[in-house]
Amino acid sequence: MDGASSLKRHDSRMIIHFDYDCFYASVFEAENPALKNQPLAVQQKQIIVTCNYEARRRGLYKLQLITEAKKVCPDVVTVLGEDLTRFRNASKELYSFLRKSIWSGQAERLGFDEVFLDCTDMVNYNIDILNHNDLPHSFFCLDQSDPTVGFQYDASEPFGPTYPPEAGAVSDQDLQLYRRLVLGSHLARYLRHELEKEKGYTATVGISTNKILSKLVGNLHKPKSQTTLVPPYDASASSESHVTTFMDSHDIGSIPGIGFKISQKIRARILGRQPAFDEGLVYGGTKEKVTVRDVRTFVGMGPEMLEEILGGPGSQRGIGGKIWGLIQGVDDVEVSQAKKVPSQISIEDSYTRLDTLDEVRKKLNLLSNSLIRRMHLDLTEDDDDAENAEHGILKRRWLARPRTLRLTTRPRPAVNPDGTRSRSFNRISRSLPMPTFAFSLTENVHALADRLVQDSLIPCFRKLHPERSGWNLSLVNVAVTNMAETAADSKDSDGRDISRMFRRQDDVLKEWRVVDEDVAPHLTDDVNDLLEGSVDVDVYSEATPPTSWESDDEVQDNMDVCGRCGLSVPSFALLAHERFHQMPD
DNA sequence: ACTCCAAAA
DNA sequence: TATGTTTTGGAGT
Repeated sequence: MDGASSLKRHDSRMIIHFDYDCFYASVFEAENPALKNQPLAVQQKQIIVTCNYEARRRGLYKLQLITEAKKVCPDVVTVLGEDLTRFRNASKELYSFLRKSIWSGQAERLGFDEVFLDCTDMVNYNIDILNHNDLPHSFFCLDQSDPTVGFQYDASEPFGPTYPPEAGAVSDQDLQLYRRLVLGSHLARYLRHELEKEKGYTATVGISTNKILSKLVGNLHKPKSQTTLVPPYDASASSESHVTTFMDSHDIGSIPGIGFKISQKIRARILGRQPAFDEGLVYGGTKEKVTVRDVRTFVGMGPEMLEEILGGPGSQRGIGGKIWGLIQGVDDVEVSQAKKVPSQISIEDSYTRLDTLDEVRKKLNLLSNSLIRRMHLDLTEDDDDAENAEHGILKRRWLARPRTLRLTTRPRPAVNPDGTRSRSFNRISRSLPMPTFAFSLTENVHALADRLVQDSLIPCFRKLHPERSGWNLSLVNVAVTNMAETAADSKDSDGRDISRMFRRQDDVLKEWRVVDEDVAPHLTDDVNDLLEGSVDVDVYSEATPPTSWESDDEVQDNMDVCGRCGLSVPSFALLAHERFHQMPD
């Protein structure tokens, strides 16, 4: 199979990409509207991570050094943005607003300020109810169970700018896709306006049929605007594909999924030499610029050649074919379903000098405190179960518990023989099973953090840096990963809440408990707790290997995994668990 | 499971 | 990777 024939377009989806305008700056402006009229820059350490459009008008830009920014624009208002809490909170709020505005649940966050929405179902539904005799007075229905909920729109043309700007006649071949994109563009307009009206944030939006195209096309008109990539998406005898012309115009390194390493390898092949330093387009101009078109039309280019350029140990399998698709706007990756818990939480800070164990301990303490707070924020929810909400006290319950704790550092590289300091960004890490005491919801956070540092992180640090001195760290990161969802939150494929049903079948299980006391008496109380939704003992977590620094845990063994639902259950309860599966609703 | 790397914001 | 912080996903072991 050759390259061209292995590429097939799938343009039946409707993907809308949201990018909130200068997000960090907008969060501060939302808190303090007086800032809107002034050039505003958000600072982390020595750089500006974002600035508002007033600041951009005066020559400031992202990732600019503070010193330079002050020179260019002395009256810039600078705010510190190293604590990400407010950004994370705003991001979550906007995200859930968008997610609940669509039907599919396919809403994927990328960083704090971008969201992909799969609106295929909404658009298809509204295509079907179109009155083709009066397209300019159409009604976009937003609720299948209530035909009065929605907005009026003109379905005869797209809303807002398109790529290319001047649309030619639409061929019969392209008519279906065109109409769906028209509807997508009006839905995008509606969602943007709702976001601004309800939440006060503006966004820039792209509308197309997959993630890469909607994301890239959105960049054409910013801020507070949107762009729709209109057909033809396929080349034909009469016209070239708009997708190809659009993708061709990009620098190879500006394609999402093609980062620094991959773009440098590709540039080297196209130029026939090592490309000069980094991006080439900021300073260099035309000399180092390698466009998608340069790559696509290079003699012999195809998935095989890309595989040869990019393949090898450490690289993704099938990388050639993947990149070959990307540069032509082919991307069949689904917009992922909303996730209830993150797969990792990490906290880090960078330092100019960190070379004593005492200082390290202090920093680890700060990091651990925020880490535990983050775990509570993101991994627990209110336990509104009637059986637990005694005396009006709202308890929290773990949605998921991380099984792994990881410590990462970035050692400052030693000075070279010639005295130069070679900059390194290499990190090293060690991980270890998460100690279970960290899941206590009753103990005070400071105490937990102290214990985490003392019992886990310091021993781990010694493994990472066995030398008692000589090191100097430029960064420390503490992370929890490997989330195990707790039973309380797990839903089976039918959406039934397993733990709730467990509780309902309490009486069925009672007889088993009596029998079981002979087998595993020390487990009984924990199982009772489990059945009542208690939060403090983790009967469901997988067995962790015993380690020297972690002693006090006896509830880990004798577990089995149910072949039906994958849940871990105590071995003695497996039969009862299987019986539960057979019970009628 | 553990460690590192690449990429993204 | 000019610069910062956090998250995801993949590969090799």
